[in-house]
Amino acid sequence: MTKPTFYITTPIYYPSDKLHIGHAYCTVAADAIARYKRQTGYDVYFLTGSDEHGQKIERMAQQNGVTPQAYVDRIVDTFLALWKLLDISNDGFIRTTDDYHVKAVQRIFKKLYDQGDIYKSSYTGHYCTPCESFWLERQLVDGKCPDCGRDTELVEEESYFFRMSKYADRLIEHIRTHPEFIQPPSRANEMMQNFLLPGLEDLCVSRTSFKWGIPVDFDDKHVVYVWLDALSNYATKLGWYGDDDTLYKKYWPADIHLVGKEIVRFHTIIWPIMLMALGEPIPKQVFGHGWLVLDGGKMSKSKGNVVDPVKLCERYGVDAIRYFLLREVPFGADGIFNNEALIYRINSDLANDLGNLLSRTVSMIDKYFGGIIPAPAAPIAQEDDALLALALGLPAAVERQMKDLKLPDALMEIWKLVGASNKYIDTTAPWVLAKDDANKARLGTVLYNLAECLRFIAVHIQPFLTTTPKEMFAQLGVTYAAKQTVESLACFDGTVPGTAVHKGDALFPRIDVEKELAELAEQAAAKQQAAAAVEEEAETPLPEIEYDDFAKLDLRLAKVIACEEVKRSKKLLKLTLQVGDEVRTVASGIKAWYAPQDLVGKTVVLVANLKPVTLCGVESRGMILCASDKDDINLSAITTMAELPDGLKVR
RNA sequence: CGCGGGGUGGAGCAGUCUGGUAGCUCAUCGGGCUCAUAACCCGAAGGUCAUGUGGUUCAAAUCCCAUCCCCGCAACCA
Repeated sequence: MTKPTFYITTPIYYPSDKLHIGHAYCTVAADAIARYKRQTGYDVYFLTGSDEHGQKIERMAQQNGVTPQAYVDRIVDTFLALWKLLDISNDGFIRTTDDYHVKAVQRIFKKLYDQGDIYKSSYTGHYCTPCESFWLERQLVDGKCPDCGRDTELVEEESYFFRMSKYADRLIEHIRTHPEFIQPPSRANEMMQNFLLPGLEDLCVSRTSFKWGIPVDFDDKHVVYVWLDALSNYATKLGWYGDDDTLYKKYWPADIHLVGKEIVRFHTIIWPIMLMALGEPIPKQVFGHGWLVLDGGKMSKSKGNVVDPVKLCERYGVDAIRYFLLREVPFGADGIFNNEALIYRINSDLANDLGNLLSRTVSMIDKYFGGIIPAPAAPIAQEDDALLALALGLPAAVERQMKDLKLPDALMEIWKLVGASNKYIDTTAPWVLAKDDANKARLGTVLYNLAECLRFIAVHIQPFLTTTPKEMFAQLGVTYAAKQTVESLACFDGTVPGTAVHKGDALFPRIDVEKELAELAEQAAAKQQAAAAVEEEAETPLPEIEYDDFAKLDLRLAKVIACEEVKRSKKLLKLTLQVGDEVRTVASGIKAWYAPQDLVGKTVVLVANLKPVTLCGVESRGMILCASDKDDINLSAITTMAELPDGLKVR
């Protein structure tokens, strides 16, 4: 009998920098699912990889004085090292620079072009010659290139477009009739309301502004733009549009694309439409997982709080980190990452509950039976029934949670047996039984049951933790592979009496919370200082200017005569200013620091000859000067020491 | 009125669809035990379930309405 197949993917990550704990989370989750499916009888293919093209890589390589390929090679090596460290069991790793992928994408592009779903058109944009970049009107800063600040020119760029609109109705219908397609369901709502129902625009799928991409082979001015290239990976790795599509025939369509919530849109709209256009089945499910949010806000280098998974693994061990990631973030929602939560989790679940259970059980077998697992007496006492029932029901309980990808809930089910076993020790009190030889048989039964429960637990945690179950089997003397499978859990008799146990080190040493937190705080402070120092260095002084340059600024005193919030904006205040005879309106992003009434009557400094722009529907003519610290924690508008009439020139 | 999610004991969450004794984990306090990693087991305290002492109902955390606040996305810091 052939096994059913199961194909799961993670996103392919962008090698512009090292991966952080969020990437690790997604990949570990996919790994646990893949391992679980293998364990329960599926023929699994688990894919991850790297998305290596694009302008950003091209630039970073240039800055580092290496070729883009050399640049990504180096970073992709760190990806591979991290997945190895985290014991990720992926079956394939795709790089979008891989030869077969490049060829396949070119064939796909050509096919879509030939059948009329990709067409050539042009759009007008603002071109910055030195940067070789196109910008949309709204991306410009003061009408200038947002990157270098120089003038741009209005030009037409020709480009290839993908006719998304043609397939929108089919996709809407699919989403409506397949509620499982986008998970969790709130994401499906979001996609419908925000993108599908308002109407899809055709997607620009080629660029001429940079070279680091897959060339369009029939028009080599163009390279294929990110999504067509990146999304295809899930199928090209299996040989789709390649030389040998055996794997594709076997595994496609994917059972799950596990993705971050920020890219659900691309995976549930662009990718299915591409597949529809090519007449292929679309993935069965796209699951948008949540994020690990730091309680100090978002990760940022200047805060010195970037969470590096490698450091965490070194400090706490790979299984502890895997456990935390899988246990802490609820199904589809965001989870909070902080050191306290991590340490508490490790201590309570892993050290106190699981590790200690193994330790006390093995110790008692050592102490009361010379390290040899005793035979259980028949019949089993009534007080054992609940424990046995819980153990025997565990496979089904875990399956119930796993089928909905509720990894934390699956772990909780397993931990119910951990808890019940600890309680069982208390109820049966082996140390009391040991005092009287008449109770020897009962004592043996109790310890046998505990050893068997631990075997059940070890088997079940194999998809989630990787070294811990091996260590548990070793200590319990479970050497036969056949006793480490879910099939061996059909009866409560897999542990072989007469087997020697091997007391080992604590599975998870308990962490001294106070000491640990103090140490971490110290490290963080040092890191932050270092980051600040680097930042300061990096802040290069601006070049000297002529007085004439300064004289170009028309700075004026202005009196705020009215002020209100701008609707639809989180940041903007709309200021009405009296500047001599003139009244003008300025929008300023200072809502977070000032209430409108705080400003009315104040005299501020206005840059009067700044080119006007429209912000959130408000025409802003000029800007007012404010001073703020680096992270904009403190901000103050600049005002005058003495009362002076508005309209005066500032110089 | 842009779209979506959320506000439940000190912390993090479940319960809301399908109204009917408010539950879980951690932390706190008290007790038990001594096999074990100062771990384990039992018990207790602690919540008018954001607000309107709003509506429906015999009955509302749950359904309806209004308001406030938080977080994503979109727009955006001139």
